[in-house]
Amino acid sequence: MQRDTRQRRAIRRVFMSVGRPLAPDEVLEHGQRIVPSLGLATVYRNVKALADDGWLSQVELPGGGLRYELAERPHHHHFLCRSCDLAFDIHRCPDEVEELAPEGFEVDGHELILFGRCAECR
Amino acid sequence: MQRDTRQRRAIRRVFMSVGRPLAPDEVLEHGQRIVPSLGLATVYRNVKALADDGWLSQVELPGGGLRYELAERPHHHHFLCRSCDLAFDIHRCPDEVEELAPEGFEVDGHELILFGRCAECR
DNA sequence: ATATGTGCAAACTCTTTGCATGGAG
DNA sequence: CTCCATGCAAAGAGTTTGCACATAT
Repeated sequence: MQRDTRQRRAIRRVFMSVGRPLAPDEVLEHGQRIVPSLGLATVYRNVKALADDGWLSQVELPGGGLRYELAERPHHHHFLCRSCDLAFDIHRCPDEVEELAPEGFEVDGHELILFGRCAECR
Repeated sequence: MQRDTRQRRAIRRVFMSVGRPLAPDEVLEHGQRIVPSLGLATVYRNVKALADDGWLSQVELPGGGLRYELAERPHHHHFLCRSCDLAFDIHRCPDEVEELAPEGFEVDGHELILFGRCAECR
């Protein structure tokens, strides 16, 4: 990741303006409003590169592939709408979850996902 | 789901003997030890049918497709090993997690996943 | 001027489906 | 004897990769 291209700027702008985790096809859709020629392979390459750089972080939600979100944000979790499949942030976290693991298991992270219907889809 | 075939019995036996969520390829691998001719398409069709029947439940963990586990079991969560990608059960659950959702969101379920290394992989 | 980044298309992986055959009832 | 279930192979969906061209530096 060395050059500052139109495509990469567009992808960054998309993440900065949308406050939730995005799947590659969502990034493509929003990004093409800025750079219409943007291709899906470029999106995949850039989200991966931005994640390697620590600018994005991977969000491992159920239901297919990885999503990505800005990395700097404070610890939080996600709500996944069963109807529109969009992911939303939840800003509180139950404490001490990582202590639930069995003996001998080494925990280095956790994800809490609530499922249901978002305010739009109800 | 009407007939009791060798293949279906083998798949049931696999789930009854392995106490953790299984992905289709794991079911195939274990099932072929019982019925060597077992095919992957048959596994996919049967886990879906068994889930529709309520005998299996879907486990929506990150990292690819659905996994399945016996449905009857009490509420629990999962530990996903970053090294071997196996899923293990966690038998405790933090209370009141579903109250963390934003206003206006309707929650109908939750999943808590701990990430790390299992006892084998440490 | 140079070499990284892009866009396209092909390759891959995972899952589903169509179809002829096998086997449970 | 029927029809549902199986196995194979082909078709889809999502993601990655190879290559020639474009472009940031």
